[in-house]
Amino acid sequence: MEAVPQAVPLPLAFADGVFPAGCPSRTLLDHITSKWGVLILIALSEGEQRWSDLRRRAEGISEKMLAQTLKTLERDGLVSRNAQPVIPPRVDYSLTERGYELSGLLVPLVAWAFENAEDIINSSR
Amino acid sequence: MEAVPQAVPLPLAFADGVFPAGCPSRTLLDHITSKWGVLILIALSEGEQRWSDLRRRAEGISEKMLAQTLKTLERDGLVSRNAQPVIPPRVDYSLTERGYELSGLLVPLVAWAFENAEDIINSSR
DNA sequence: TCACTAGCTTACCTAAAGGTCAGTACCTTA
DNA sequence: TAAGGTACTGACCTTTAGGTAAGCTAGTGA
Repeated sequence: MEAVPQAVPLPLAFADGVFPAGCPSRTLLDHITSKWGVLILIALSEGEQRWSDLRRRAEGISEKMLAQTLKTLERDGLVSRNAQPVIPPRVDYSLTERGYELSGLLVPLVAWAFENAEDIINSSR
Repeated sequence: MEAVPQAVPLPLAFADGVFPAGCPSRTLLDHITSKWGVLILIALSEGEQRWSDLRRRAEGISEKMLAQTLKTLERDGLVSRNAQPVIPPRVDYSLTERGYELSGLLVPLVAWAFENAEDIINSSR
């Protein structure tokens, strides 16, 4: 495991101090990178899905956390909710334009994690 | 806030179920997307830095969390630690090759968050 | 002799994230 | 008549992430 001397250029905005402590980006980043936030965004990057689909796809999520996470992402304007007044209820969730912008950056990251995870986690203990 | 009908193609690997619950990628993702993990990786993407530099750049981090986060990232082979046997001690941290690979994906994400955060967080309450 | 440095570790505690389970509304199917 | 599906909410409890503060090491400068 050798150190490598190159550096990825950083946006000047956070060249010093990464970014300040009370900064809104910290909050947004917390929403996006929360345990279930990532998974929901990734799942939705494939297109509109129902509540029950999301429950299955984000394996292990509780209904409480699904509701909470979706609400946060909706408030942030990343996810849009479409409820149809039918019985039994049917609610579809999808990414907004902004959500797709984000998922375009998130998918490669998660894909990388997926590809490297076994190697990394198993060899690190 | 309109829904948009396009979809980002997902790696087939997690086309179904995003990825399984006990999967190593969940663990790795937790390390990477932890509150301080992201910031440390971003800070190091600019190049080697000392302990005390990192403390300053990741504004608000406690010594305990800095140590813990660095250890995790080191165990995962993303960060390398170079301690010089001098007094007072001097320890440099840098990204490994794998760490740079990752930070190349992480930086655009964080930059996006930085650019959109104010807009999103302020208008969502 | 004392304080001061940098890079930690440890013990203790709090706050927040998250889990479990029960309940609800309304209709359909067995 | 009873059970089941769907999309939730709320109460309550546990687990974990993270904060605070003190201590340690081994030298150097005052």
